[in-house]
This record gives sequence, C-alpha cells and structure tokens, in this order.
Amino acid sequence: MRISTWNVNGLRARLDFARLWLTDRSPDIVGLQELKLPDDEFPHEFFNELGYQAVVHGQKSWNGVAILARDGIELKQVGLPGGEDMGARLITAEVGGLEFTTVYCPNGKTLTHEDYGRKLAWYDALIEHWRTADRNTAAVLCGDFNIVPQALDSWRGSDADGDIFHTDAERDRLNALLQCGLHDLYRVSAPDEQAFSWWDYRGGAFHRKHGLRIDFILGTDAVRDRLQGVQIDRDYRKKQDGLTASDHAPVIAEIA
DNA sequence: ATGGCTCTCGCGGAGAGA
Repeated sequence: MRISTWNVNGLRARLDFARLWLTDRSPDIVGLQELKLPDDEFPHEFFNELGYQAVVHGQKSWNGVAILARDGIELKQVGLPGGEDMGARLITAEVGGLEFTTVYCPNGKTLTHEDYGRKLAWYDALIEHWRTADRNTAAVLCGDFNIVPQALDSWRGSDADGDIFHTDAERDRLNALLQCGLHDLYRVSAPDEQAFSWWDYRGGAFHRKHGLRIDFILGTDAVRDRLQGVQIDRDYRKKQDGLTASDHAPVIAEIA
C-alpha cells in the first residue's frame, strides 16, 4: 500500500499537474494540504474519474485539507479541537485499515508576529488531541508541519538554528508529538540522508538545493513495522509538460 | 541587505506562503 502527503499550493491551480502525478505514482491514500478552496468547490468528479473518493475540510482562499483514497473511506474527524481559529487544517479518515490524519500546520510568519505564538498553541492542541483521542493502533499523521526537525533537514544546516521553523520551541512541540508514539518514517527509512520536501519558488532555490524537509509521514509502531521505504518525490517539484509544480514535493511511503 | 515566485481575490495590487 502506497500512502502519501502533498501540499499542492492551490488545488484549482494544480489539477492538471495532480492528474499527472496520481496517474504516474498511483498512490492508494493521499493527504492533501493548502487546497485554498471551500468545500463546495472541491472537484469530486475530477478525482472520481481518476479512481479516487475524497473527504474534505476546505475554506475559501486559504488552508484546506483533504484525503483521497480508492474506496472505503470513512470520515472520522474534521478540524482540530481547540485549533479551529487558525482555519481548516486537520482531517481524519479510517481507510485501508489505517487511521489516516493529514494536517496543514500553521506557518508562524516571523518570531515577533502574533501568528508565531498561535502556531505553538495550535501545536499544543494537536499534541493534546493526539494524546487523548481513542486511536486505531495503525495510525498515520502526515502533512506539512512547517518545522525543520534537525540541522540535517535544512539547506543551511545548524546556521538556521533559532530562525522561524528552526526554533527550540517549535522543535520541542514536534518532539512532544513524536513522544506520543509516532515515528518520522522518512528518518526510519534513511537515518542520515539529507533530502528536502520544500524549495522556495524564488531565486532558483530548487536548482541551488536550497530546501527544507518540513513535510512528513509519521506513523505508529504498527505502521513503522510494516514500512518498506519512503521517497520524497522531487521529480514532481519540477515543471511537468509546461505545468507549474507546487513549491512542495509529494512524500510517499510504501507499507506492507 | 533585500528580494527573487506563485497563489487567491477580483480586476489592481496586496497578503500569504516558508
């Protein structure tokens, strides 16, 4: 089974590109982030024709998450309890024998912006939700976390420590989440490799290898024990057939 | 040191993203 996460940076602008990716990679379950459209504009027909059902938590202009799957997708949770003031950023479904959650964690903007404190508070709500919910033993939490776990995951290495995305306060939250019994499946698969999932559109960042690893697939012990490999699909950060890519690459995990 | 691009809304230019 192939599970994946992908911040599409605007679903309407990415539809033709998404068709290419889904057809080429054939993932079984996909967590999507940054839809930037309301629920009633989600293109269900488009995905049905490609063989996918969808559950959606959207909003106008900003944020928005969805889960795509072949069939048997059962909606379980829409929105993060205690985090709704930050927009549509969490959705959970039971699918393929997994409890599958995808999140679009807040950006925080800058260390002095009020959104930075709201980002940390949103993470606290996510940790509390994950800690207290009745949970399938085979659970996945994937998405755009907007935190760089360690120096290896930033093109600037430890020089970026303390900057937004790289602060101790943010990393403490990510670690607290992992201590709820989750594993960063990319790091399980490749403990010492450097690979990025996001590159700025500006200044040729992709070709200069100026990226960050901020998109993760986290899994419980039961998922980790079935892990066969994880790929960050950087080919799909490149233009395809003249179509513009998202600034995030998809991440794909193969589960037995 | 700064901004460098792309998206949305909506029709002009601004805000957000990371």
